[in-house]
Amino acid sequence: MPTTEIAMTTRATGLECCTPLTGTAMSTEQAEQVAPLLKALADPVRLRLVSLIAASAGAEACVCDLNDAFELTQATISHHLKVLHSAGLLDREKRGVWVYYAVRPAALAAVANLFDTASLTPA
Amino acid sequence: MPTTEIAMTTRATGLECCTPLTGTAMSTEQAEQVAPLLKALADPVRLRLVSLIAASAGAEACVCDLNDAFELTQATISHHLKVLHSAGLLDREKRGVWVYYAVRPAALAAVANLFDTASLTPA
DNA sequence: GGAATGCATCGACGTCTGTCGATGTCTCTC
DNA sequence: GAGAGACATCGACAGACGTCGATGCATTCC
Repeated sequence: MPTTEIAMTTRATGLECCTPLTGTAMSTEQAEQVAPLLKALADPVRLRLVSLIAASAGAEACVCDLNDAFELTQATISHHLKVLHSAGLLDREKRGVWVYYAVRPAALAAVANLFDTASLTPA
Repeated sequence: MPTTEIAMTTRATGLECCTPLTGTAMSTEQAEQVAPLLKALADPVRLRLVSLIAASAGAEACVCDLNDAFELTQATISHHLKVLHSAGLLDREKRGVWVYYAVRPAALAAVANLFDTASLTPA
C-alpha cells in the first residue's frame, strides 16, 4: 500500500481526507430532471423501440410494425410505448386505424447533452 | 385527418401499414448490453454521484465526502456506489481507511456513443 | 348495423429497487 | 490489545416495474 502514508498524514492533521470537489457538478434539480429520461431508456425493449423508430423512414413507425419486432404481447409493447411517450421521448399521432410514434429529437438531445458537457465526463 | 386516405389505400391493397424500417437499428444484444449502464445512471442520486466524482480533482472522490453531499444514510450511498461499480461505471480503490471511487471514462463513452451514433438519433 | 382490426387500458402476478437501522469488517491510533 | 473511525453487508419493508390475459374503445370494411 504505497499511498497509505498520505492518508495517515491528512488524518493526523485533521484535514479532510481528500481534496475538495472542484469543477461544477450536476445540481439536484438537474439530476431529478434528467433521471426520468434515462429511466425511460434504461430498458432493452424500450431502447430497441426508440432505435427502431429512429431508424425508420421519417424517424417514425407504426405500432403494428413495432409489435412484430418483439416476442412480446401487444399489451406489453403498448405499455413501453406509453412509458416513452410519457417521458417525452416519443410523439404520438393517430392516422386512421394506425398509430405512429416518432422520436422527439429535442428529448434525445437533452440526454446526449448530459454526456457531451463536462458535467459527467472528466476534463 | 388528411392522411387517412393513404392508410386506407395501403390497407385495401394488403400492404404493410407503413414503410419498412430503414437504416440500422440497434440489435437485441446491443440493447441488453447498454441498458444496464443506463439503468445504473437512471437514478437522481447515482447521477449526482457520478457527476460529483467526475467534477472532483482527478475525477475521483472518497466516500466520506460523497456521504456529506446527500441527506441519505451511509448505507444507502454505499449501495448506490456499489450499483455504479457493478455496472462498470466506477473504479474502486482503497487507500488506508478511505475508499476512493473514480469514473471509468470508457464506460461513460460507451453510453455517450449511444447518442452520438446514428443508432438513436435520426439522420 | 355487424364484424373485424389496431391499439389502449385494466387487473393481477412475481420480481426488482431504494431506503433504512443494525451489524460486520478492516484500518489506524493510542 | 482496546478503542475509534470508514465503509460494506445484512435483513426488512414499501413501492415501482415488466409482463401477461382479458377487456374496452375507435375505426374501417362488408
